[in-house]
Amino acid sequence: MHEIQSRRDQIIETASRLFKEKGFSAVTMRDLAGDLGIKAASLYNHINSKQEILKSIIISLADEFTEGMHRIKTSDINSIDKLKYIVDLHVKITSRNTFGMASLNNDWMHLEDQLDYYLELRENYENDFRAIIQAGIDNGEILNRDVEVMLFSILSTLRSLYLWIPKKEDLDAEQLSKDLSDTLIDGVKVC
Amino acid sequence: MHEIQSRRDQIIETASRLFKEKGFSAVTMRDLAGDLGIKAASLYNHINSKQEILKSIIISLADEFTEGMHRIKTSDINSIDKLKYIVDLHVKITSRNTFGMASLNNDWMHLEDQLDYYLELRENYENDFRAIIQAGIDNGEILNRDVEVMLFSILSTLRSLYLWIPKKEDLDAEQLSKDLSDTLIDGVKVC
DNA sequence: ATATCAAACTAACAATTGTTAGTTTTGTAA
DNA sequence: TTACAAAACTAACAATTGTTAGTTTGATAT
Repeated sequence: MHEIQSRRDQIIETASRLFKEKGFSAVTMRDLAGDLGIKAASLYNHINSKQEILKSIIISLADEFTEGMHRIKTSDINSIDKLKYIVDLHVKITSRNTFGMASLNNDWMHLEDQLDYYLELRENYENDFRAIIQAGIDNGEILNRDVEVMLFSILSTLRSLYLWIPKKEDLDAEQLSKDLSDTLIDGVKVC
Repeated sequence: MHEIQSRRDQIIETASRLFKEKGFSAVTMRDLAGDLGIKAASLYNHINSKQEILKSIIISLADEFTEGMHRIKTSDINSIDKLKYIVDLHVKITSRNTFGMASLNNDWMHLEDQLDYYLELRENYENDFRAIIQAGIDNGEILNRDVEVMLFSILSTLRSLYLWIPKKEDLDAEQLSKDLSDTLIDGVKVC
């Protein structure tokens, strides 16, 4: 059972790869077409603009994260487990689409009409994340230290996953998720 | 006592800021000139090419990191303290030049002649970092877990500092460095 | 065979790109 | 005042950009 991939999806997938390699602005429609073995003008039978490709890549991912965070924050588990599920969410989404995650991280500022929407989702995501950490501090699960530093530290690592996952051949997402949770939650020092 | 800044330095500084906002490829020489209140052609009295600006930004930073790592790895302190000094190195360099760090992280692939040199420095840096962690594991200071995950986790956070430092008004680099070390080394969980 | 339609093509466009050549302005030292 | 040099300017270039219009190809259904 293998999925049929529309030409549009092929274009978006190839674009994601090129955007990761060189960034949105440095990839031309002729580059993209060339990689697909067609002429640049032919792309426009399937997509409306270069912008639209970027939008498709980023917004669908941002929505996935938003949904995932909603599930986690409304679930009835302790704070440390919520952190573990957040790690899991990032590993799963990122390992399925490392190319797209590069655009999400580096080319969001080139969204035009959807920029405000994206920024709103991102802000909400960070607020939810922050609230989970704070709740963990309040109930004694999490160390009473600077919330922003903990948030920043964990989130930076998770947002950089797209750079590291491709380096691991035969990735075991399950294992990576576990190892990562351990390190982020317990640190590195023997105590 | 205030430093005299050459016109060339002003150009590079302004370019760094614009490169951070939109990425190297999306910034035109007319954008850059406009921000400096001059015409694009006038830039060429001070710099030789757009490329050269990027090179100046990235290579000087990469060299700083290389020197810093050399000092740390050859110093006679334990592994955990070496990690703390690495955190310190990143906080110091990044807080002094958050704009430039954006280019280092996101636009290195647009280096042309200096790409190989940059990649070599980066690889050496990661190898030194990895060796420090491994030594810490071997002598019992650091938890015996996946080295790559620990390396990736810490380094991702440090490399993302350029995104977060500007958000903190009246930054206390000393304090941030300490808070960050604590979180990276001890994790977030009460144990 | 014929009609249809998706998806490729060629050719071109107007705008923008980094950069160069040659000229004028501006501030400073003699 | 004159001479000089740094740093701005105008004008233009060749190449490249995203995109459009109109046409041809090739497969499928009638």
